Amino acid sequence: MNERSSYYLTTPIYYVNDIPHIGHAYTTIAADAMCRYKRMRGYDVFFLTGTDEHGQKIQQSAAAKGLTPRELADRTVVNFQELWKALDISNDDFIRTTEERHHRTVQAIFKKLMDQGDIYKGKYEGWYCVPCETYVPESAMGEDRTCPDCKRPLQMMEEESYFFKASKYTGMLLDYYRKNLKGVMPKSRYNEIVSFLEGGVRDQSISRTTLKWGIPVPGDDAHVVYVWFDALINYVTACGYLDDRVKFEKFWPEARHLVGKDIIRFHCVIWPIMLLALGVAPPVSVFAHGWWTVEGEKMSKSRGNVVDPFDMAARYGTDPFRYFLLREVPFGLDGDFSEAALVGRINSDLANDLGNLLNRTLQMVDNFFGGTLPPVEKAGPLEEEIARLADETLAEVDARMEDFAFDEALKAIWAFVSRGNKYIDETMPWTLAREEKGAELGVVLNTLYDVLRLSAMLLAPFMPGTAARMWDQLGLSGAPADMRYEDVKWGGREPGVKVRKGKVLFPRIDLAEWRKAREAESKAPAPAKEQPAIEHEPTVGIDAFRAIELRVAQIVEVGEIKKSKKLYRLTVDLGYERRTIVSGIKEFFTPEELLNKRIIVVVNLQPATLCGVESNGMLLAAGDGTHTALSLLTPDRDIPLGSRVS
RNA sequence: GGCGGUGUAGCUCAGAUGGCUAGAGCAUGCGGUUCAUACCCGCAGUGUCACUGGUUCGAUUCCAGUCACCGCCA
Repeated sequence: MNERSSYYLTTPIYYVNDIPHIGHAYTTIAADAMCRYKRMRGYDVFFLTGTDEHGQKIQQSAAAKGLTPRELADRTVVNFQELWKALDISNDDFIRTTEERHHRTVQAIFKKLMDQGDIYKGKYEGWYCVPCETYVPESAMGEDRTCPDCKRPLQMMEEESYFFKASKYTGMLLDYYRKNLKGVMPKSRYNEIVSFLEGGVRDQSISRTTLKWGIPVPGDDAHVVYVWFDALINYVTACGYLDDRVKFEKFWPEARHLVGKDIIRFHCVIWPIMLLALGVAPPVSVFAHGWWTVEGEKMSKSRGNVVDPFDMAARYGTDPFRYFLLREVPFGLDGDFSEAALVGRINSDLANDLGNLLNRTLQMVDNFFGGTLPPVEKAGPLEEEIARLADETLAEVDARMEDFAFDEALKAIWAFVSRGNKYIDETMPWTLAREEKGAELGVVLNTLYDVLRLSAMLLAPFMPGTAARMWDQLGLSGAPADMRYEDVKWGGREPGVKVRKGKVLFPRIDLAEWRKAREAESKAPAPAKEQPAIEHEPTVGIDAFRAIELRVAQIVEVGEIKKSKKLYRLTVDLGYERRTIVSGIKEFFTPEELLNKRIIVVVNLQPATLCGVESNGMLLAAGDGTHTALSLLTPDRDIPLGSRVS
């Protein structure tokens, strides 16, 4: 038993071009809490996070700013590194995909797979957005085969590409998952992945010739390794796959990945298949957590409701923010973030229950014993019950953490804290003091002291700063984070310790004032919303415009298309004929609103089939491109159907 | 269209291989207490456990169907 168990946990590597938001913070805070917990349980922990720095978007933003991609990455990587500092993240390594160690690893892996025949050269075909320089899969396309980002029409393109024989390993991976029920967590995601695998996996295109910013394919400089293939490998790079086999052998068999639910396909299908091909075991678990909405709405840049984790930590404190994210919602489910809910948690859980328990206990040690904890007297049945609860709480937290159920672990800790508050009511120490029952009073305060000491230790993974402050006020030496569970068991308190009551742990937030402040804030002139630069299309001649035949039509029938949330099947009357057009405006209009509307239709558009319905033309509408508003173009006075627009 | 999931107190959710008065937190009302951050403790609740049928001595829990919402796939 000399050898300590190891534990390896990763966050995704974040795209360095993104502005850090609550989602990034969530994954990383969860990973941090888990790793801190495991360290306190005596594990040798390797905790990895980092940034994904290659790819099209970086190359473009860099060009737009007149920087090299590397310069851009060097500047923006700091956003994440600073955030992790602000959020008390204890990662052991921070990997950047632009690092030399990573390049070597990716190339070595590419070469190995190539040599063993799992990578072959072929042709990649797909719908391509020229301005964005990316392929768009069918599933992500807008209607009429347009780019989801820029809304412009896509083109069928073909290029030479290297392919990874993912299909070959599908069955092997399926077998692996059938034997490893926790290979994907939670269970609902596991089922999804298994049923996806049962449908088979296609060989994956893993190189691009259309961009330069990436890792060159060994022996073929015309190609760059596709970002996903590159990015996933970070997990083994940092673990010493190429450079440190001892480290790799030690940590890789205990690897677990935390990911958002949007990227499980890569992590639970492609990545394990890559590993199987390399003869390496897939990770023990990939846990897909949920997403946060904000005040009930989807978070998005265009809504302007992106939660800034720096701001939240600065305003409400790092620990309350961490606590809220982990406590509010089960880790696998979606949750809603609101400042009101955060304030509620701060007041009821942190201030009233925990902070106040520490405060009132230390106050009593001061009042009744001049700040020095009296020697322990024999405990009664009530104290034994609490000691039992302490043991049960440790066991419960342990079990819950095993399943990444941070919320349940915290609930268990709070049940213990609440027991402390109730115990004060049951024993009424102030009465004991008045009646000069010093021995009994000593027992009570020692018991409370131990509840707090244990709570501090249990909370250390979740709220490291708070735990340290509690430790300090309790007059203990060292730091709770350095403690091992075995060291801090019930009853192990040092006798005669001198407490140091300090500042209140969490001041209550006055709701009336808080609301007033928020109102004032929202009334204050909103910071001028960054106006996105309008991008213009290239100038066209009048002939090009005239080539588009626009006519007035009337909607005479609005049909649902069962498969689609976005599309209506419209029958429009052009006066001289009726035709069917399929239009993606369902999110914005009810059928009643549309019926009999006079609109403008492009009549000479090439027919297209959408969701199985042929569309002959399209209607004109103005929108801001963000799915929040749309307005139909309509003639402003009566004019015969079929009139030409020019 | 296929597969899977969910529908329980005002809100967020837990729960039982079917059986004693269906639970927790928050919010609400009342009472207690004063060591404490107007905090803590106790009590009180309200629920056709989505709908309809079936199995059973008995179903909210099992089965079938319906409706609503969600996820993945096509």
